[in-house]
Parts: sequence; structure tokens; C-alpha cells
Amino acid sequence: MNLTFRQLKVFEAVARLLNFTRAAKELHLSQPAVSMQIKQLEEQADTPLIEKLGKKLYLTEVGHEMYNYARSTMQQLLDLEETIGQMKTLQQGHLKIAVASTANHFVIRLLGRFAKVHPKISISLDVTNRISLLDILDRNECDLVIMGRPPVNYKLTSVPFLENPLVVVSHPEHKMVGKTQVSLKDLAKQEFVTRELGSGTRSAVERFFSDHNIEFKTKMDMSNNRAIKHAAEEDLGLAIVSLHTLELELKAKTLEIINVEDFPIYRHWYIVQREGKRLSPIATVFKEYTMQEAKKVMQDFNMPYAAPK
Amino acid sequence: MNLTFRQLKVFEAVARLLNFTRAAKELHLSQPAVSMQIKQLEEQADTPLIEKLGKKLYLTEVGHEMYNYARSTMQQLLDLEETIGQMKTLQQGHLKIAVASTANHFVIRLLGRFAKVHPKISISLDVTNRISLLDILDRNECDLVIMGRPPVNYKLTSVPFLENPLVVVSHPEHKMVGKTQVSLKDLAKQEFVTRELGSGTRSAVERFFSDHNIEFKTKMDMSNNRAIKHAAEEDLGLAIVSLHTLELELKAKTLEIINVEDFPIYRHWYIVQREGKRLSPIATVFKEYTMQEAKKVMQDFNMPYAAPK
DNA sequence: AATTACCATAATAAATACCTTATAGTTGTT
DNA sequence: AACAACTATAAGGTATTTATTATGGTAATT
Repeated sequence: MNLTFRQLKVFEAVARLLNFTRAAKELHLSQPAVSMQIKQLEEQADTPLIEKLGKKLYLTEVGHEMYNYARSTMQQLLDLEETIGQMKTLQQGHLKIAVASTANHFVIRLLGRFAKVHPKISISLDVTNRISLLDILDRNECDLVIMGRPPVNYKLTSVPFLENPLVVVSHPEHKMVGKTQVSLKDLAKQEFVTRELGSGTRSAVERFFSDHNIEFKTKMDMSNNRAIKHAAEEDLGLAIVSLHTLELELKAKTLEIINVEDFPIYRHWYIVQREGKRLSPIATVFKEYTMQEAKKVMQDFNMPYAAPK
Repeated sequence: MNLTFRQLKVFEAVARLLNFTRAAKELHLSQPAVSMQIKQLEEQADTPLIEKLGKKLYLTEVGHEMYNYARSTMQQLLDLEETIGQMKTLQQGHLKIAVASTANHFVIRLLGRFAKVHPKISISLDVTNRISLLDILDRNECDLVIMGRPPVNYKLTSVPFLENPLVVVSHPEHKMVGKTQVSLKDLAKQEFVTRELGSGTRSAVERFFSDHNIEFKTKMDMSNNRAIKHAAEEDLGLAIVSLHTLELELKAKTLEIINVEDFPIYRHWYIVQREGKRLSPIATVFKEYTMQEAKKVMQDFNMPYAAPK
């Protein structure tokens, strides 16, 4: 059977009004046009749908079935149109974001604000490590990823949108705490607790040290940021971490920032997508929102986006 | 939005296979034909439905919605086709019959047999009086009506399919019971309990009496057959009723048939439909079944379809 | 660098879908 | 018998749809 929506639309009107002429008027058509559509539909169904007894029209049993089908299908089409319309106007939709664990803190705040502006949008947030993020991008499993500078050999489009200052922190009792300016030479004498080799932060730090021709002595390396801060709190060594992950520790004064020459190291947070990816309307809006609002959001939460010099 | 079933069909294949070329093969089309259909569908939706990242295809959010819609609509279409197919092959459908109350007894038996032959068909039976039956026909509210000879001034098509013998019955103790042959002259001396004026039976009886130039003395008239039989059982007078309504009373010997000259009066049961009515497949079959099987059904139930002469 | 697997685009031909006007035929009513 | 209200049918034209082949471009693979 090979019906057309046109046939269904015309049939619906005729079945409802039980009058070809009035249906034709309603559809702004000539009456024979209606007759033809009905005839074709009956040919498709290979059975009469409408019968005329005297002057009055009646639906046959199959006609009733067809009427139900026509109404149901047309209603579904209206629903579809509405859904699509809402998706386009951001009244509906789903946003899939993945973020590096170190970015978790401020991204949650950013998303919180964004969700308030777009209350009908549902959001899923995946917090995971750098390797997984690249995997997710590769499988096209999310709209956007927020992470440190992505590797160049992947086919990705990335935009830096916020400074990510790395600062040196220590146990509050450390002798360097409170000094106006610690020299890099002095810093080099210290031992560090750091992220594992291959992490973005670790490479950035190593590059910084080698650029300044000083040695970088590691005491321990750990696979997550939380563990590093813990180690520093226990005075197992100095740590170099993103300022954005320090809010709690600074407030509770379990860690202090050390004022070191040439610090903070300025890295950036990037918003990343697959090359060629066509963003959904809501993802486009979120990307713009992030690029515009990120700094403001950080400041509003009393979080210096850069460390004091 | 003005989609076509073709677009949906092609889109369904592409969305399922995520591969234009394979979809084209499945649909026995060239690959560009598929590209075009998808393109047109995307134009209708005014938003991308499929995105290509590297070599792989993905559905967009709207694409997923469209996929759901396509599958649902196509499934409904299959359901519709199946329903229509079943209706055509009598594996499904509904039969609406209306019968005169006096025909009730044997029509129920007829329908019982018919229902066993067509177990998937549902049946509704309306048992009512002659006036209502004509009304029902006028409003095209049923497929077929079974009744006595319908009036000629209605636009109806009717076929007699079974003799309807009217016999004289009385209380078993009546003096005429058991006589070899009662003359019409003697009968004329009796008083009768009869149907109301305007009923089919009543007119038939009156015509019979006047044709034979004898008087017809009524004692009481009543609006239904059951009441008449009751009155005769109570010896309030003789009754002239359809033999087909007497099964119980004869078996229980609460009424006896009187053997009267020129009786039984032979009327007929008619199967009636509106002029020009196109019967549904199942109604056509029922009409044929009735015309062929009615006599046999009556006999099988040990019901003489004609009174003994 | 060449190859392979895909999808997009262009040009073009054939089919068909769709609508209109004009006209004829029915049915029920006055 | 004439009329009014409807639907069916026929003829004809236009626009749309649908497909084909040929060709070009892109991304991953060898």
C-alpha cells in the first residue's frame, strides 16, 4: 500500500464532515480534486472507504479504520513538529558535556547557571580523565568537552576560554608561606608531589621548569588531583595545581599559596569538539555562554581567576 | 512540514544502517537517490538529521526524533494493512444485524452457527419492532435486517429466504384441538387475541380473513408476540402466530395448533438492506449463508418450517 | 601516494501527482 | 417537472517527484 499524506489529509476532512463539497472548501480545493484523492486512496486500500446512500455519506468499516489511522498519524506529525520546534528554540533538548576532573568544580557552577537560563533543557555531565575524554570525543558521544589544551594529533576544534593558573601550594606552616617573593632557584631545592607522567598539568610543569633551566624534583606522583592536595596538606612536599581546584582548601586554610617568581603558570581551559561536528542548537548556545560568561561566573563565586602577584 | 512516506521510508533505512550506500542497496535504489531523499527530508525539517564525522554517520537529536516518528508511523501503516487484509478475508470484522422480535428465535440459532464458522467476527444483534427496524435501515445503522415483508414505499432491497407459517393456536383444552379440519366458517365464530394494528402479522391476518370474506373478531390486541401467546395459554381467545415462535409452547404443551382449512397462512421472512447499500465482506457472506442455510438450520433444530397440513 | 569506501552534486529524463474547468448523473424536494 | 445540492467523470496542463548516470570530493587505509 502506498498512501500519501495528501490522501490522508483529504480523507480526514471528508470522513469528518461526511461531505465532499464542504471538505473541498475547507481545504481550498475544487470538489473534483477531493473526489480524486478519495478515489486514489480507495484504490490503494483496494476497498471502498465511503459509501453514499441516498444523499448521505457513510464510512464503511474499513473507512473507519482508515479514519483512525489518518487522525493518529496526523496527530503524531503535529507532535513531531512541535518537538522539533521546541528543540530549535531551546525549549527542549539535551546537552551532553564531558569535563576533565580538574575542571569539575567550576564547570558545575557554570552549568548550574546555564540550567537556570534554560530550564527545559536536560543536561548530562560526564566527569572523567583526559584519556577517556579523548575517547568520548572520538566516539562522538557528547556535544562538547571541557579540558586542558587537547593534543594536536587528534582532529579536534578547541577554543581556550578561561585562564587556568597553576600555583604552588604547601602546608600552611611551610617556611616559604608568606614570603613576598620566592625565587625559582629556591623553589628548585624543594621536592614536589605531582600528577602522573602524561597528565596535562605534569607536562606543563615540566616544560616550565626546563624552560627556566631548573631541575624538577618529584617525591611522589599520583593519578588524581585530590590525592596531590592531600599529600601537600600532610606536608609531604610542595604541589603545583590549578587554582580553580583550591577553593575549599584556601577557605579552610589547610593549604596556602606560595608567592613564587614567574608564577602562576598560565595555562587555559579549552572547550573542545570534534572537527566538523555540527553542534545542536543548545550546544551552540552553551559554547557561546561558556566563552562569554566563564570569567564572570568564577568571579561571582569569589574565586580569583588569577592568583595574586 | 510536508513529508512524504517515501522520505520516511528511506530515512528509516539510513538511520538504522547508518550508511547511505547500504540503505540504497536494501531499497534497490542508487545511492544518490537516497542522498536526495534525505536532503529533502532535512529541508522539510529545516534542520540536519544526520551528521557525518569522519567516515561515520550519526543521528542528530532531531534525527533521533524523526527516526522514532518514522518507525512508529510505518508500524501503524503495517497494522492498518493487516487489519484491512483481515477484514477482507473475514478474519476480522463486525456484523450488525437487526431482527424483528418475532424472528428472534430462529435468527439467534442462525447466528450461532454462523459465528462458529467465522470465529474472529464479532456480531451485534438488535432485536426490536418493525418501526424501529425501518428507522435503523433509514439511518444506515446496520448491515442487514431480518423481518417480515418490508413496506414498498421505502427504498429497500429485500429477499424472502424462509417461509413463515402463521398457525392458529389455542389452549390445549379448546374444543377445536385435535379436529381433523376446522372450517373457516367455524373459525370465524371464534374470538381472537391479536397483534396491534399496523403490525405485519395483524395486516396479514386481516387480509386473509377479508380475502375469504369472513369476519375477524378480535377480543384483545397486544403489542408483542409473547403477550399474545400468554393470553392464548390462559384461554382468553385463539391466536394466530408464527410457527417459528412456538417451539417452547408446543414442547411444553401449553398451546396446541388447530388444524384449520386453508391454514397455515404462508408469509415469509425477508433479509433486507438499503437500496444501493454496499455490503461489507462479512455481511455479504452472512446474507448468502442465510439464504442457503436457513431452512436447514430450522430443520436441524427439529422445528418444522411448515406446519403439518 | 595510491587505493578504497563513502557521500554530495549535477544534468537529465520519465513518471505521476495534482489541480482546474466543464459537464454529466443522482437524489431528494418543491 | 423543475430545481437544488451533491458527487462522478473527463480532458488537459503544470509542477513536482523520483530516479538514473556521471563525476567530484573527503576520510581512512595500505
